[in-house]
Amino acid sequence: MSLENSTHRPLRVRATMRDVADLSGTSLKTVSRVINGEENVAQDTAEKVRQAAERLGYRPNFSAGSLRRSGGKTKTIGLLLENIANPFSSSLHRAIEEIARKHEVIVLAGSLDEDPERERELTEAFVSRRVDGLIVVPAGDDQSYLQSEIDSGTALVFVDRAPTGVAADTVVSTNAKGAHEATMHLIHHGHTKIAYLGDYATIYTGAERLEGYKRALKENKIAYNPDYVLQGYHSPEEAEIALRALLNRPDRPTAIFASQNLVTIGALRALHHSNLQHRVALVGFDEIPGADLFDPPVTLVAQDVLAMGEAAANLLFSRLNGDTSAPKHVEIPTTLNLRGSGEIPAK
Amino acid sequence: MSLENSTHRPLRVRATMRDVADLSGTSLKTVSRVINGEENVAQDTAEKVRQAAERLGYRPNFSAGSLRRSGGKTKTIGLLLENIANPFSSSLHRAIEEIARKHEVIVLAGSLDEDPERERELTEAFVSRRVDGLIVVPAGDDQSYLQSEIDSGTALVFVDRAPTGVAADTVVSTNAKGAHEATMHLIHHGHTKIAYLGDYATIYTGAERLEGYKRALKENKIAYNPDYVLQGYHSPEEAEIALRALLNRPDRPTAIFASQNLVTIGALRALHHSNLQHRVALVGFDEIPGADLFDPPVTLVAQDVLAMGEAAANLLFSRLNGDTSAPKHVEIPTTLNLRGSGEIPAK
DNA sequence: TTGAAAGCGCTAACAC
DNA sequence: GTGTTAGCGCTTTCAA
Repeated sequence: MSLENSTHRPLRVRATMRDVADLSGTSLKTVSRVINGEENVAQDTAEKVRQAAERLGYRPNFSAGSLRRSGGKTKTIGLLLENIANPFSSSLHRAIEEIARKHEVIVLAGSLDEDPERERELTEAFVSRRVDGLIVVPAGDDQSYLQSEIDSGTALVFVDRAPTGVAADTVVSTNAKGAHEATMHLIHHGHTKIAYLGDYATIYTGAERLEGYKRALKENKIAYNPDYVLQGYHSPEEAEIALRALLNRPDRPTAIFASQNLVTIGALRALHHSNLQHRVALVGFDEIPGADLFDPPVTLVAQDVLAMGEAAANLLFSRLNGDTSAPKHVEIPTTLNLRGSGEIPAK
Repeated sequence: MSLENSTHRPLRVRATMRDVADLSGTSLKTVSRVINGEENVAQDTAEKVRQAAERLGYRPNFSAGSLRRSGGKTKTIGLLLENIANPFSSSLHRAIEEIARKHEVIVLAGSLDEDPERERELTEAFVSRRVDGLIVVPAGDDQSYLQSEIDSGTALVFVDRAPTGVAADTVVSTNAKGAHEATMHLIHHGHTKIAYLGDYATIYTGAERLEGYKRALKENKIAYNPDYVLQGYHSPEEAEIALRALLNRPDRPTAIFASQNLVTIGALRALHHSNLQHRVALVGFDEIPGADLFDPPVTLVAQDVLAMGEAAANLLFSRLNGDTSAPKHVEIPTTLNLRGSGEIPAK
């Protein structure tokens, strides 16, 4: 255990293959062969090289190799998420990481926070590092700028939200269907005054889910009431405030469909604040860890995040392996998990 | 909107500075100057270069530049987490990302899953890409292999868990203190039969928290009962099964200290299953999103994950900016958030 | 203000 | 089996 030089001052500059070659009395190319486990190196030559590498603390510079290597792969992909800290994003990240790992590929990740400019900046930062591919949850409403990256050979897959202005593999949940099912569920429990609580209206998933909600109302001849449709809330706090106001009105809704995980949390807080959590029904979209332990347990439309991440990553890697077929659009089914909050009857 | 070539077949290989120089009728070096925004380039020359770059869809290869650039920074750091999908890890990740972003640095991240071998593999993968620095939540019990990376100039900061066998900047929570406070809190509510439910016993944070728990018992002359100390559970499911068994015993505890977020979820499920959630007290370590909405609301020791991530990242960047002072050890205070589950009295 | 030449650390191609 | 040479895309150095 050597703790002497712990001051972060480089003792020496990193050793290169040249250094290893000199120390082992071989050539650069021989070192390269040993490091890369190629055939046709004598046992003892290889051993000498390995010892020299060990002594110098040699670490191959993979990036330098990528420059010349045929194919030029960096074995690195980039992942653009809405917000790394959101459970949906981080679960997606994890699922993608698992597949990447099987391919010995590592993952760059970043948060976009619904900012189209950030989307372009991060894309550029990743492309500058020559990622082999990009998996994107788009923030802006125009991804046409990515066409030139596809043309240049960077694989591209969209996940969670369909892109605009570019055709590429896309993996999404059955958003409209899931929202339709959730709304139908509330209707079947006697509700007609059903509020919709959503994130920014411009987000793909929000629009799809609102569509499903509207269709369910229509199919049941329930008039669409714009006063019950609250959109533009990106945090639990914002959603809570908005819903509190609605709950204070005399014609308050008897049920709520919350179209996203953070918004669901906010909605639950608003209900608790007014002590209505056992009287107003709620179904949310997207799972929340421990939802079975809430008061009341929360009925949610679960997305199969694992399947989404795996599908996106597998599509990306099949492109990287040469698949040039037409862009694929994959829909991953959602599941309605009944737990209590969604089964509260009207009146 | 051009969707013609959407088949992921590279139309052309990526343009290089050489290509831009040829198209614009200038030299490589002039293009380099324009791309990097250097002085001393004639207005119209710069304009010609920019147009050529645009037409070719030129993207600088930052990695190639790093090879020759003095300092050789890749503006990339690596982050080794326990599990990217765990809310603690992803919040830490997010906090670090924010600081990195200010420095125009991007983040590679990976999950270790408590696997020491994975720790070394990922470190190697990141070092091979020549990250400027590494922020590590160590999984194994020996980080001495990282000394050579420090020596070679890679900045290194540990977070959440102190390393073994190497001295480097470290940021941790006040684990023992927080656990002590939690246990004291239960004792003050009349409990003497307090169970400890923990993750793998070998994990740094677990050991620290168990220490705090034990100290509180000792200070209050409560005999330490090994039957009440359940360790080795890494998922809610495992923790739930273990606690269920304990709750079925005649001498079951009247209070539980759960030392980690997933374990807390498992403990809550066990309590709910036996319908004891309002009779057995529980305090958990680490926040859980929506804990205020649980039944009952869950009293938790909150870690200041944002502060931890910021401190770790700031330490890393100050090293990258040349700070060679002795390794720093930072402790971030925890807060006990009283919400209900921890205030259930004994009997 | 511009450019030619060298070289970063590595792999490819081709000798021997 | 092993080594030499060129060159990946870029920055540095130095000259014009």
